[in-house]
Amino acid sequence: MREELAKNYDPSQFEDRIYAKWCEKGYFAPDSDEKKPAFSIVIPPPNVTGQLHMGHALDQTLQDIIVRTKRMQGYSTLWVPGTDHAGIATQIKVEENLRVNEGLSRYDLGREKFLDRVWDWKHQYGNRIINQLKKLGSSCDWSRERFTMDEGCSRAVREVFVNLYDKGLIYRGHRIINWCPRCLTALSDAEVEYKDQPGFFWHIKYPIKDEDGYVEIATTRPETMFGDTAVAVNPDDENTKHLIGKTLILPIVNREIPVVADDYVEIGFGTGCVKITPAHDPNDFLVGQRHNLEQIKVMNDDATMNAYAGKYEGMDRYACRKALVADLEAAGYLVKTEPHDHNVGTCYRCGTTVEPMTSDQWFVKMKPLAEPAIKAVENGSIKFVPERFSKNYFNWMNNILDWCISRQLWWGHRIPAFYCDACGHMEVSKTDVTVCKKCGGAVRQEEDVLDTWFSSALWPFSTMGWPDKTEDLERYYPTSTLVTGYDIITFWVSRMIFSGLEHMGEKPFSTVLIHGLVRDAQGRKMSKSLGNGIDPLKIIEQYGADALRFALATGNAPGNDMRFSDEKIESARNFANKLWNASRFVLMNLKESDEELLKLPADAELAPEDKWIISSLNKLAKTVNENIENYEIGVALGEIYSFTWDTFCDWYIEMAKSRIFAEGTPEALTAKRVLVYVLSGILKLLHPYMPFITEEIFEALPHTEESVMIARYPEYDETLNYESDEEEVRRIIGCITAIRARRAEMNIAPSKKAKLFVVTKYKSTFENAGKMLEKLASVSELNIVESYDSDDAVAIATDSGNLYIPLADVVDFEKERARLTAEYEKNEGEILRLEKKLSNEGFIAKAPAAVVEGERGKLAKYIETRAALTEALSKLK
RNA sequence: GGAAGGUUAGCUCAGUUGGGAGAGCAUCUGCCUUACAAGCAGAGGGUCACAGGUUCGAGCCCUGUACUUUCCACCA
Repeated sequence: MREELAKNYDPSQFEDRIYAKWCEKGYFAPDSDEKKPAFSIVIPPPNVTGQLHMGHALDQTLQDIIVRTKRMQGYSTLWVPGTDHAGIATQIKVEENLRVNEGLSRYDLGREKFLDRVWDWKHQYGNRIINQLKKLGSSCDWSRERFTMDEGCSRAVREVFVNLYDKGLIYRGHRIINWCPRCLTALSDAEVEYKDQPGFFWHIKYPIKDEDGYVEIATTRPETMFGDTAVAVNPDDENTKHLIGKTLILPIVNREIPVVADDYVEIGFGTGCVKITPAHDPNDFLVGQRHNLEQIKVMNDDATMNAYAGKYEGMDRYACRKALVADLEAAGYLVKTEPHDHNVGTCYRCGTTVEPMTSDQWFVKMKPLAEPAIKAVENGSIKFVPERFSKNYFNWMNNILDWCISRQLWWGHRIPAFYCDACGHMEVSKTDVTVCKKCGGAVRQEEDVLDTWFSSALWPFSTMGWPDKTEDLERYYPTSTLVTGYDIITFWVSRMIFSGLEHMGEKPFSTVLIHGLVRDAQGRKMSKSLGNGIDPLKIIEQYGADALRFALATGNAPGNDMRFSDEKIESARNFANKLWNASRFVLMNLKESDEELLKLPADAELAPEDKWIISSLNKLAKTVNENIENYEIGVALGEIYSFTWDTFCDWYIEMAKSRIFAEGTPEALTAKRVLVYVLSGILKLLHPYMPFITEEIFEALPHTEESVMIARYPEYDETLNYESDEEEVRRIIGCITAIRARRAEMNIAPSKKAKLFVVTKYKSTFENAGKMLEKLASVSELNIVESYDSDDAVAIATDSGNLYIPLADVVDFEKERARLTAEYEKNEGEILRLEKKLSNEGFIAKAPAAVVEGERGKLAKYIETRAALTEALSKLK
């Protein structure tokens, strides 16, 4: 007895069991067969202590679809999983936890003990996200799971750091950087998000030394005044030219500063005079360098004012601003205040307004690294999908500044630089240094750690064992495809590209598949603060992972944002349910042995509808493969969906019923074999998208492969192409649909059967289709006749002939005439249109032959319909 | 300021080299037709934002306009 499927589709009953089976069987590991071509992907590592969100779910789903397809297509497939230590994000969480639970700061614990806590935290939560990825069905090779701070990745980081340092591409310098006063660390340019904020222009008088006059300057940040070391004017500005070389007195501070000429100042904007604060503004910093100005830092690391602010020392920068403006006003230095919206940089992790500050930091010299990375995309060696994102990439890479890589955090890769305080020598080393090479004195290691993205940039090769020459690197590097969101092209994709080229001498991947953001039903970004995030795990619990994957993969073009809604997930679940029930139907009719059912019947035994469905499935395989190749995942899935639901369930199963129910006949066996064949084909094609349900059904069906996961992905096969049978079945479908529509229009209950008389030149088509018409069009008796006197019947004109349904009692002949006439006129319109088109010489001459042929075919059909309509009308009394 | 995207049915979106527009949901009508009411069968509903252009032919290519989203840069 065949095992039956549960009556209701309930994914929670089998998803975990199936995932465990896959793991146990080792299907996720790449095939060791050397002859197979390699296909590899590295996961965008999620934050190690993070939680799965919809963005991950989308990213994972797309990767898994690609990986599973490639695996079934016969590639030796490697998908490397892992997690990112996520420097700031993780440290903030642990610090917060420490503060709330124990009232302690990280400084209370000290570096070593604090790091122990972070590692504890990592061990406690590190598996959570991994388990969540598994819930989605991700077919990663878990035996290769990596972590950006594991031993191997850390070794890669040091290797890279030292290499770059030795080449002069990493340097330590005193530069202006973005400082987050809350996270207490430097940030790279990419980590700053600019946001519009309402603010003010304060116009302030700077008195001129030894003169009565003053210079008016406008600023949005008066509190930086304490760090002013010049005022700049444009040398070509007639209005301010006379000021050059004069000395000004900083109000309140009473410090003297020069007026310098610099064309950074825009003529005509504001007052034409700009206060220069080299230590707190990136542009001013450059002006300062040009004029050898002093850099005066006026704030502490937490953005409170320092001693340079005089009596404002200790105040927060905003409190100081307020007090200072009041004092300036009181002292008569404030000319006016005008509202002004401006863009302020904020920390991408905590949202605090960043403070530009000068600081000693480590940088990567970007220009030499960016050059080959730009070329790799320009010359097509690396391809973005969709292509338009390469512009995004170029924009960033062409204007790139040096990358600030040091962070004043504790959680991360500590920079391998060692200082000797005794002699001032510094050494950068792959291995720990304890004694100074020069003087033999004790050394101390750099306190700073590296930007998280420094290690992420090495991910495609660090996870494969670099700097060792490993078999994995040999076989799977460069990786094939990288799948990620457009929001981290700058953070991650660009840095992997230049890192791969620099350290491996080869690009890290060939294709970058970019996807959009998952938004809520109103189109808003999902965020914690809005509380509109949808938890993928709850969705899985309620609807199943397959439904979630379907909802994320369907109806969406690459690179576009998508909305996630209840309707979408419900419709996905309904599709799963449909497939489930169709499979149940097939299974409950299979009494024969697997061996018997697995044979595909010979051509001679196949009915036209069998050939039609086999042929259609064959064509489906073609379009699915083509679309996957082009990363048109939504299109591919849409094709499978409509084939499964519309073609297979709504047509083929219904067509096959009359034969299936004739238990024991050869026709019944043929129909069942075709059902098994086509359903298996659907399961294979659909498996990458909905792995669980397809596996569950596949196991219940007669099957040869151990799992659908390792079955061969269906491909187009020319020998399964049955054009003439397809044409025949299409005609019958057209007639059934036309009959149904006419009956529905006239409100005839499906239970009321009626005779059907057909006048047609396609006699054999109809002879083959008697049973189908009976079952699907409520036909009680099919008569193929030479002619029919329609005075008591509904006439239906089709391009396959005239159909007559004798229903004298319900027919309103006036209405019938009107309807047929309207139909005739519509048909004439089509004929006219096509005739005009086909008599257009330009069209005949220039359009492709196939298109012209197609139009001729259409015209022929309309002409056949015209004949049928004329006939029907003439017979109508 | 620069760049990219979007504008297609009531809503959310597809539409793959240019050959008279599709889906899901919603709406209306009729059905428990022995897999499925999470279903079946019908139906209605679109000047493809607007204006030009190229072409035998434009939702698709070009130019411009409007509205909208996003990214980058940024003038103190």
